[in-house]
Amino acid sequence: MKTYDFNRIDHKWQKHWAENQTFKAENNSDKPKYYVLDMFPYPSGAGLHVGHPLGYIASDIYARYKRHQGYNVLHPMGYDSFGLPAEQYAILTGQHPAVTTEQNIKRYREQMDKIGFSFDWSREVRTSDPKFYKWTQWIFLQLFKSWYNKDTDKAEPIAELIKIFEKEGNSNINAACSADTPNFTAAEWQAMTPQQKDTILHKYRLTYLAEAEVNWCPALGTVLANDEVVNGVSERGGHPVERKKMRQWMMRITAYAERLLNDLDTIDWPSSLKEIQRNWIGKSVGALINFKVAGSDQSFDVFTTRADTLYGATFMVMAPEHELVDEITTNEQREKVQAYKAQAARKTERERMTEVKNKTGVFTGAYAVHPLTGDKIPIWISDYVLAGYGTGAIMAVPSGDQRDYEFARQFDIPIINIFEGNDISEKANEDKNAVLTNSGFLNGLPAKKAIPKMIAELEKRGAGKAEVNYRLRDAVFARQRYWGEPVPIYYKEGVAMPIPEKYLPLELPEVENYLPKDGKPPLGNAKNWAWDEQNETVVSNDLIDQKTVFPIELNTMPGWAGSSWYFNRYMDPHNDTEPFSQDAINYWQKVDLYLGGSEHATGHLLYSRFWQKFLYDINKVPEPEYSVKLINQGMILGYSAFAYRIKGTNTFVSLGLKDQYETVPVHVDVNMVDDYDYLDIEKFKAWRPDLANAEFILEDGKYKVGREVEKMSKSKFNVVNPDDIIEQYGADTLRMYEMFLGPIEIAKPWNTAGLKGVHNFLRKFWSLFHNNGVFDVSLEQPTEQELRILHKTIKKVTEDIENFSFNTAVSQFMIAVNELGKLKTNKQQILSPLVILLAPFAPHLAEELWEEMGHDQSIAFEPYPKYEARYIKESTKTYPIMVNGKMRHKIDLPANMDKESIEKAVLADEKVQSILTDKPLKKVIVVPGKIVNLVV
RNA sequence: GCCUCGGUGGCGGAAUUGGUAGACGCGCUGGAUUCAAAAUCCAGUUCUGGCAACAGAGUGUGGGUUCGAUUCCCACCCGAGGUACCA
Repeated sequence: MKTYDFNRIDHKWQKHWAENQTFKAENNSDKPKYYVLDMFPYPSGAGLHVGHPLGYIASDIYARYKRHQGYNVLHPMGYDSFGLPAEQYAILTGQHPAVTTEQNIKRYREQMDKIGFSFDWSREVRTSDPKFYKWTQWIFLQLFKSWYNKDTDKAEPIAELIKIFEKEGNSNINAACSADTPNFTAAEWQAMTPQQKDTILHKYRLTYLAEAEVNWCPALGTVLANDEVVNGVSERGGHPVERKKMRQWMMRITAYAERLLNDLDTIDWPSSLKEIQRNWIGKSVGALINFKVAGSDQSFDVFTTRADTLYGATFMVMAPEHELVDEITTNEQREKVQAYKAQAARKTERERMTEVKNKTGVFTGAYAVHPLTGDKIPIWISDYVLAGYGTGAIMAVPSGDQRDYEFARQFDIPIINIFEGNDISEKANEDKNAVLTNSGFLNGLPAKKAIPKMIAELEKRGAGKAEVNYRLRDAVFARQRYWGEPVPIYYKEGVAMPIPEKYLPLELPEVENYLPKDGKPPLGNAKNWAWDEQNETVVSNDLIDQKTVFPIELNTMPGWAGSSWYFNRYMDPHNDTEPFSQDAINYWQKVDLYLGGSEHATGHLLYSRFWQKFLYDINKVPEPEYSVKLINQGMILGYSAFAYRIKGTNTFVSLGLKDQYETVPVHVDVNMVDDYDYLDIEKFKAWRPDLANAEFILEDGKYKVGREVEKMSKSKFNVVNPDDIIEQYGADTLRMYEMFLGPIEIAKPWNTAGLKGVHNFLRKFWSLFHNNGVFDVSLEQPTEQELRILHKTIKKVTEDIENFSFNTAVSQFMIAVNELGKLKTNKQQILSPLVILLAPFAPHLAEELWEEMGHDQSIAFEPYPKYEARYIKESTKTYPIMVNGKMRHKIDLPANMDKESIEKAVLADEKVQSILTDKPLKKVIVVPGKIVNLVV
């Protein structure tokens, strides 16, 4: 063998690791544990592109590094294998989603294996595997059987709640429950029918059925969560989305809002990501104020963060959907109000958003009574007040709120100025430091002092109280889809009943057609989808008799169900009697390092925290947060290429000349463009039939393409396949290059230009061990200089790994190889620790060299080398001599010199004296070990 | 609008608590090797002036603190992400 034969080395060691199960983790060990987790992928049909493995490579380096450091490392991988694309493909082709999913997983696995990850594949999980979703369903049922007790601040069994209802009704219960929960006594509870009781219980359950306004996507035939809707269209496919009321399964995540918010302070996540979650939870502290309707015994609450501005309230506004609107509207105004309500209902969210500038609204004819002054205040309706936030009604203070100000101006409603020295002719004053006036007992106070005083006054009068509001909404937990976890519920006389836990998993039935039918979800097509209560089994729909056999829920769970707890399953993936054993969870505890994209900030990363807290409440997991350290990897973007077609022709004009014509940019496959942006015209012509006769206007005899950075995607023809890079340069080059590209957290375009540099490094590294292609490592004693290089590299690389600064770690390796290359070092005492150091980054090459050095064990568990401080300290130090902060000169001095000696030595220097001849010296600043600054 | 993060050569990107700005790689220039090319090796490469020594400028813009600022403070400009009539 004459050269660094990366293809042979890659195959050899990948096979070796698989056959020897090198990376299998045990659930007990004398070593300390470390859990490195990646966000598992959805296996799409397109396969992996170079962007996907970025995070996997980084986490793999860290996992391997921790193994060298003597940890028992858990580094698993699996698949989030339920999802929409497989189902849509099934609708088009009739191919069962399980089949395509299996194929895609196979391809993903092949691609991942080629990169040489140290995953423990014996722990692989798939969310679509019945053995896995058995426990997703189980958790669903635990949530269904629980309610949230605000007094103990945790989830508790619903059976206990029922006992309380039977004894004393619900007046003493402090629960996180639905807003429309009625009050009842024990007697009233006992008198209720099973259906009535069921309805009440759903207002307390943590998964519950409710009539809710949802995002309905007609094109997809399903509801979508808020975070699956982007700019009014569906995230997948970009179809229009409308608001619709439907009876839905919901998750009471709002019960955990406060804990989800507070515990952000306990976890080491990127600040931007925490900020996104804080905003999403959207806590606002304020007050609830009760207004009576004049001439009626009705009243309603408003939520405000500025209770201090109550004296400035000159009108009230309700959302058009507010339940009291019809009741309070006077006969004279009824027609106008009805028309406005109808108009508002027709408007889409998007239209509402675009009409922000002009406030619209209608007077109801009714008046509210000011709780302090007793004044009559007109009640209006307007769509700038949202039904879904707060109480759906506000007190409008035009002098203190810009939106109220605009509304008042629009409809000529009086404005009372309540701030000292304030000009209300132009806009409202939203400054919290403004001092109140015209506000009775609050005059002379700023908001900070006035708010608590006002709340105290309202409480005294029974007209209000302090209140905390959250923007966070309960999550819709049902999709009208086939390819998802079945909801383990059947309906007995209209009451939702859990399928007994011992029967789980409730397996997804076969259907002939994956499309919704007659307004029913796809599971409505299943022939065997009824629950036989007596025999405790699923039977044919034909047997439904409403006495012992009942219909099963047709909705399936949303995509985020399985991913909300999968990280715990890896700890004990084959357990058939519980989701994971207490032994396993007590050993692994939680994820030590989690790597994934920030796009999941308001989805997976919030829901999974919620489920973890619930599992913590029911004593299933020992930690309220499952991942204390999280790193976001940035996306690798595509570097799209464009050719410019002259409008209406089949002629393409080169980039530099395109402005002389009217052109349309056309995406060109990046694989037809070289590193200098020149297009391979022959390949381009052969690309598609319609291009075979294309003409070209060239510059300098070549066709130059335009470039733009975009998301990597098939449709933009900018996808780079990792397999191709591996084929050409080897897995280790791909791994190191992806790390070298830049910090892992930031988004960066893929650019093959730098690949060569990394590849050269690996070849040079290989060359240190070989002479004319023959292995040649000497046992000679290393020199001081060689030891210096080694120990400096150990120190820097180790620090870089600990800081997840993998790009600079790669640089350190390059420096070391250049320096050692110049010295022609081939000494074992230097190279041996260096190979271990490199092993996390380039494991294939490291294993090969390790074996060549005569070891018969894998390098993966070799103790990580330690640096010795004595080789790092320099005996002399080059001091930069600054004059007024600017570098002018350098002087070599012994490293351990004290301040006075340094000053003396510097001032004695000839060059320094020549600099100082024309300027008088004012002051000398000496920082030992660093710098000398002369002030003149 | 609000919140968060960022802005450094031709490019990707380095710079402990304020202390030699531009590490490392790409690209480019010159040289060695070669019949030639590829590959490899060596040297140079922030900008301006100069053969050079060297001098001046320089981390988005403008100020400030400091002996000294990419780093700290203030104001502004630009970009990315999040969010939006949230009371």
